[in-house]
Amino acid sequence: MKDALSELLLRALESLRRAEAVDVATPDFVIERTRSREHGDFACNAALVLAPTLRQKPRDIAGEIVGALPESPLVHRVEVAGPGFINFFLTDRAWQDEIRRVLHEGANYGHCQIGRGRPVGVEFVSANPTGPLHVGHARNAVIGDTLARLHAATGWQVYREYYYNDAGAQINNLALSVQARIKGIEPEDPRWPADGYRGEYIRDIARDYASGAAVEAGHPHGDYNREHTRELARDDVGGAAPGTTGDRLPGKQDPDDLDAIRDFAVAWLRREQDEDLRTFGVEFDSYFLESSLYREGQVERVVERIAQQGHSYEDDGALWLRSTDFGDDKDRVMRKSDGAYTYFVPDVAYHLSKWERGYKRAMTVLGADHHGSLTRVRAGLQALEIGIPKDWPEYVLYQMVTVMKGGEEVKISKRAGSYVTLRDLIGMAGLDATRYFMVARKSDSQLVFDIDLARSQTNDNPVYYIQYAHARVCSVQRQMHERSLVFEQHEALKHLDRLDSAPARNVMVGISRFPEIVAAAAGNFEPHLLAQYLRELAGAFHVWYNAEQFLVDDEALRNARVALAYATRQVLANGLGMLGVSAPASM
RNA sequence: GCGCCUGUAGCUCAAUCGGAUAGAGCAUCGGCCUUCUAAGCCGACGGUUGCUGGUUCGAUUCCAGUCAGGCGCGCCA
Repeated sequence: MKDALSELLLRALESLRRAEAVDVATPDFVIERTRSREHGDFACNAALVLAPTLRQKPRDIAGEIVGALPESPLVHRVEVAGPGFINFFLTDRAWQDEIRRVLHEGANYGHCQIGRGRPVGVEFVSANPTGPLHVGHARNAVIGDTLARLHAATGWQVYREYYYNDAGAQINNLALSVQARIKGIEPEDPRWPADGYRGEYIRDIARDYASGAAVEAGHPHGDYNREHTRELARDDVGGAAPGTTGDRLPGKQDPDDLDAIRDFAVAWLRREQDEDLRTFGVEFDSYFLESSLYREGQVERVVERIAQQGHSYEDDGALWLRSTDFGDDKDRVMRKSDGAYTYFVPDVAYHLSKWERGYKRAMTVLGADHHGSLTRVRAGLQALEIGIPKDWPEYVLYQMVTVMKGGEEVKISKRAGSYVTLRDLIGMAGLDATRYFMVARKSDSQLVFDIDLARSQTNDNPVYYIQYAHARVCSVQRQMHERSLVFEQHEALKHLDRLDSAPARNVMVGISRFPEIVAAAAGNFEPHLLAQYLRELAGAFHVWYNAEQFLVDDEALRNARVALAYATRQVLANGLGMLGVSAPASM
C-alpha cells in the first residue's frame, strides 16, 4: 500500500521536474501511517524535506506536488496540512483490495522479496557446551529464530548456525569436573578442581560415563548447507557429523582417560541442548565446532595473515593484535606467552569462514555481557585486509534477563550451578508464552522474567489474547458449519463494501499494516514490532467481534464479515508463525 | 576512570530510520453475557518522556553535559 502511494509521489515529482518546478534530486521522503484519522490514512513529508533546498514554503511545495499527483483508484482525496504534510485519504476500495489480497495470498501474505534470495547467515544461541541452556539462551534463541523466520519471509535465503566453543580451557574444566565426580570427589573437597562446575548435571554426566551409557550427539534434522556439512563431517567430537543420524559414543568408564571424559561430556551436553532447543521449536542448518578451526589450521592462518599485514607485534613473549588501529581502546593479546591463543582469535577465524562461505550479510545474536568481543572480532577481521566491511558481521545485542520468583531474583550463575534453565522455564511458563515474552520487547532493554506472572495463565498474558482472537474465528467457522451456512469466497469478495462500520474498518486497516511490520521487524532486527503488532490487531478484532454479529441472515453482509474474519485469522496465523507461537483452533 | 545499553502513567512496556493531540496492558473505580467463546467489550482515572542546555518548521527520538540502574573493560572464555 505504501509502495503504491510512493509510486504516485515519485510520478508527481517526476512531472514537476519535467515542468522545471522542482529541480532537485528526488528527496528522501517517507510515507507513514498517521496517528490520527484527522490526518488521513497516510502522510508524506516530501515538501518539508524539500523546503530548505528549494527555499520555498513547505506548504507551497506540497500544493504543487498534490496538483501533480496522478489519479488513483486507491486515493479518495489528498490535502496539505500542518506545516506542509501531504495527507492521503484512501478509498474504501483500497482497504477492500487488501482483504482480497490476504485471502488470495494466504500463508504468503506479508511476505516480500526484499532479500532477493541472497544468503544471510544467522548465528545464535552458540552456548558453550559446559552446561544446560538457561534463560539468557532462551532470549537469544527466540530472537535469533524469529529474525531467521522474518528474513525468510522477506525473501532471504536463511542459514541458521550454532557455533560451539568446544575447545579451550572451559572445556578442560568441564572434563576435570566430571572426572572429579566420577572419582566421588565433592565440590567441598579440597581436591575439587578450582573453578570446577558444581552443577548437578555434572553428577549425571559422571554417572552415565561410569555406567558405560551411550550418548548420541548427532543432529538428525533440518536442511543442511551441504558444503558446510561436508566440512563438519570431519569433526571428531563424539564422532558425530551434523546432518547424519549421529554416532553412538559410549562412555569408556575409565576415570583416568581425560580425553574420553571430555568427548563424552561435550557430546552429553550437546545432546541435552539439542533436545531443549528442539522442544523450543528452534532448529539449525549447521553446527560449527571451534575445535575444527584448530584442527584445520584456520587459527594459525588468521594469525599469520594478520602478521603479514603488519597489524601485530610481539611484547613480553606474547603476540598482540594492534586492534587500536581499528577502533579498539587497547591492543589485544592473540597468542599468550605460553603459546595458547586467546578466545577471540578462533572467533575471528570462525567469522572468516562465514565470509568465505559467501554470507555477504551475517548477523550474530549476542548477549550484552559479550559485547566487548564484538569490537575485537571486527578489528581482527579488518586486520586481515581482505575487503570485509567495517560493520560486518552485524550484531544483535540483547540485554540481560533477570528471573524473578516469589518476589526475589534468582541468580544466574553457570559456575555455581544454580540458575533457571530453559527447560525449567518452558515447563513453568509454557512454550508459547515463553517465546512470546522473549521477543515482546526491544532486545536492548533489560528483561525481567517474572516466573510467577508467566505461569499464571490468565489475561495478564498477551499471547492468550492473540490466540483467543484466532480461536474465535475458528469458532465462527464451526458455527457456520453447524448451521449449514455456506461461505462462498468468490461471492463474498463482491460484497466487501458492506464492511462500512468503524470497527470493521479498523480491522482492515490493521491487517494492511502487516507487510510493513514484517519488513520493518526484519530490516531493523526488531522482532518486538511483530509481537506488539499482533496484540494490536487482535485488539481491533475483539472490538469488532463485540460490536457486530457476523452470522446474520443477510447473506451478502454475512459473507463479507466472514471474509474479513478469515482474513484476520490468516494474518494472525502468519504472524504467530513467524514468532514460533501456535495458533490454536479452540481454547 | 573508559566503553555499550537503559531511564516514558502507580507497575510492565510501545511510539513506524526527527513528525502533527506520547499510546496499550496490568492495577483502581463503574458498566455489558436469553445473540458467533466474558481468556472478551465499553467507560473513568492516570504524563513537565530522569534533569539542564543545544540543533530546527517540529525532539521521547539527534548532539553536549549531568544524575540513576544494568553490562563490559584479563596473557579468563
